[in-house]
Amino acid sequence: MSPHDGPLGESTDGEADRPRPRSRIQKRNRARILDAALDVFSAQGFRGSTLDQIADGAGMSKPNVLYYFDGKEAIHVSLLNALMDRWLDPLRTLQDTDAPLDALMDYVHAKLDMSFTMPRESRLFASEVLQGAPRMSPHLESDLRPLLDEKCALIGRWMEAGRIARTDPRHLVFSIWAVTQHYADFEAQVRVLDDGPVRKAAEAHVDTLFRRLLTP
Amino acid sequence: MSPHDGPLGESTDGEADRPRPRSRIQKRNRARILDAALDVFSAQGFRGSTLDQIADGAGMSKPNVLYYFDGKEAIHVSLLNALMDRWLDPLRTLQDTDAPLDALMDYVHAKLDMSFTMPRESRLFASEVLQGAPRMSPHLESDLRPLLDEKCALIGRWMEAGRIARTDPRHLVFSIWAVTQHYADFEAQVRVLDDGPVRKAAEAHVDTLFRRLLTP
DNA sequence: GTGGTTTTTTACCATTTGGTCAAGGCACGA
DNA sequence: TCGTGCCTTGACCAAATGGTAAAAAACCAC
Repeated sequence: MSPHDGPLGESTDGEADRPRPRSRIQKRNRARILDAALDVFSAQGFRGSTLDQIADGAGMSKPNVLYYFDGKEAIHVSLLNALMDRWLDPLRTLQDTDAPLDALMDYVHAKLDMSFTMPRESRLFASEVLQGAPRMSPHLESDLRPLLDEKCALIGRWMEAGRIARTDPRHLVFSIWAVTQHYADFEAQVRVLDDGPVRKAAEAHVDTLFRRLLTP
Repeated sequence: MSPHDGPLGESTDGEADRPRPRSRIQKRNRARILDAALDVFSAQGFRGSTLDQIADGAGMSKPNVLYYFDGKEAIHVSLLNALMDRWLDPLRTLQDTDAPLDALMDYVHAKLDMSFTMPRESRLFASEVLQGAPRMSPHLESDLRPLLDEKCALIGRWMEAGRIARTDPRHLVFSIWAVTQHYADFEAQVRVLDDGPVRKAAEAHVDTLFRRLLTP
């Protein structure tokens, strides 16, 4: 029986990421496949990627990949599910505090750090959204949307209290995402246009940009 | 003879965009194909797009598409060439002036306007860069890079003269691109997360963001 | 070791895809 | 109106692609 199937051979849940007993080999090979798939999907999008490329990258045969995952789409969905969690984490940790400006700047730096640390994940996300988020709008609706609403309300309260400067909270977050993820998503362009120490310069500039915006 | 071939049936130049005599029909059909291809390529990337989709979108048969263009790649290259011109235009018009802040804010608004007016073009560009800019790094090197260097020098002089606030000129431009193009490239996400009048709010926020950054 | 289970591979299939070809349709100047 | 040459298409092809079947190989508890 293939390890991606449920006990009844058919999972009611779409992907069934619930932990089923997995041998060491299964864990290792699923991880290998997901890592290779992240390379491929983030670089070419879902439709542009092939199982052969993923199998090659994972160092195994195509049928063996399909032994561990239900198909191309299942791999993609699995990646996206895992990604959403880690991706929203920094926003989740944004809490009410006595130093709202510091909290927001921490968020900015955390997002920028992720762009340099996990560029493939950023590009996978960007690729999916760029193509209309066909496999992710449910996630965006059910996970990101309420989280963003909550944090925007919080930011709005900070602004009303005069603790940070006023601007549109929602579009503030959009611009934080845009500027930080740019370094991962447009890395190919940045590399051509900037020979210098990109990360250092980015950190300084991004800090300046949002600090000047938000300082009351 | 097919209209994309040079006089010798083989163009030395890669795509040969030099104007060859084209009939009304040729102009109309090439335009139709390019428009359909823009839809498809911007939504699915190069590898994920098919000639059939383009032919369907253009309302003609696949062999007819190949009568007008040398192949899938030639269509893509043709789109990219046309795009680079229009895309760099706002940056080209950034000139030395007595009111540098206004000039930069004009640039910001021009870029933002393009995102809302030509979202497909923005996504085509993003898609290409996201995938490592395999067909565009020559353009970036030869066209964009020198243009950016020149404009960064100009911005740097404005900063040294104290006419605008100091920050890294190169990364200032990066952040302008990032924030403005975000509304086109991540439109699917923005739509889910913001029910309001996106464009109005974006214009106001982006204006605030960069005005606060640059005001001395 | 042995037997059953898990893992891997070889061979294969149907569909899609980029592209070709030769023939038919059509426009338009003489 | 007639023929020449531009335009269009149906039929086709080879390669790529997602996926399957079944047997071989590796593994592991006993």
